[in-house]
Amino acid sequence: MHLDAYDLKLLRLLQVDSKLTQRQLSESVNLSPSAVNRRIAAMEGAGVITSTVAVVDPALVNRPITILVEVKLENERLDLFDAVKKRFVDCPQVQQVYYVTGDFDFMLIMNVKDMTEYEQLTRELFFDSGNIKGFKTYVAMQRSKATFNVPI
Amino acid sequence: MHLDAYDLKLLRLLQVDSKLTQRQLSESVNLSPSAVNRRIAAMEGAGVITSTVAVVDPALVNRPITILVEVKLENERLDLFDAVKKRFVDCPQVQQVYYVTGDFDFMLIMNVKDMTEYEQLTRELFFDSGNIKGFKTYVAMQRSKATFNVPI
DNA sequence: CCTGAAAATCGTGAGAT
DNA sequence: ATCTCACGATTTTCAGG
Repeated sequence: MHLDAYDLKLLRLLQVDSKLTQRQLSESVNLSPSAVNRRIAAMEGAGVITSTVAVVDPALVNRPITILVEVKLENERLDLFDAVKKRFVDCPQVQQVYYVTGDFDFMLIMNVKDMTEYEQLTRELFFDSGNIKGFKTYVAMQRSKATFNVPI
Repeated sequence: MHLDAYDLKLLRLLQVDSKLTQRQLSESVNLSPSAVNRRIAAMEGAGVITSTVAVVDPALVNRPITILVEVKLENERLDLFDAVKKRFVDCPQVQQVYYVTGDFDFMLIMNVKDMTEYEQLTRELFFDSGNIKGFKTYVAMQRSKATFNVPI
């Protein structure tokens, strides 16, 4: 899908605040509300906008702890790799899963209510899972920025 | 703010899809639309819902590369620390900033269009910045999960 | 592609329980 | 606290340029 300057401007606005009305957006970008409506629908249809979500403050729902985990695999055979990845992705406490190359294989970003919960999860995700050579835990002291905003 | 089971259910739904209408939400949780409206407004007011955003697919807007960076500081004196942190947070290509303790001090998650852009940013953020002892770059081969969903 | 208006849907507040 | 109802605003569709 081709995105022109109007589309990019809409994306820039919407990825910061998707509750702006189409009327407000139309004034910001100098289009009619119906043009804005059609463009947004097209971007949703094309998958440019993958979803629209409410962001919840984890501290205010009793899940104050963010943890970063570097995971090293034992064996990178594809079926084993996929099994581990699925286990990570399917875990509700795991917010983000990155596969990288280098000193470790996966980087996980997790959210838990306390360290006890984290310890239980390490058992499920790492110890009982097989194929994990090791993992390194970093507790986030601060989460100074947390967005998926694309610089466009 | 106290959150009851209705609120938590609303959050669970909204952090996956905030475009659900209040009518749809009211049917899912068995409340009237106006009760849903009031609860959502209260959660927004209390900061439980910090924002509502559109999530953009970075690959479809020509920014396909996600990079993880571990940053080690030279000096952790508070004013120097804050200066570095501000530099990270203010950079549009930096999506997430975590301060941790351990082998390194900051973990950054960045989004760029190519490695050239990343190299330029390393210069701005790390070399020219002073107070950076070193950094380690990991290019994400896969981003298998990318949410901020809180498990509630 | 756009605009502008009509139609349908939605969000919101008032009043009652 | 909740619900129902009604009003105003918004979204969405459609005709015409």
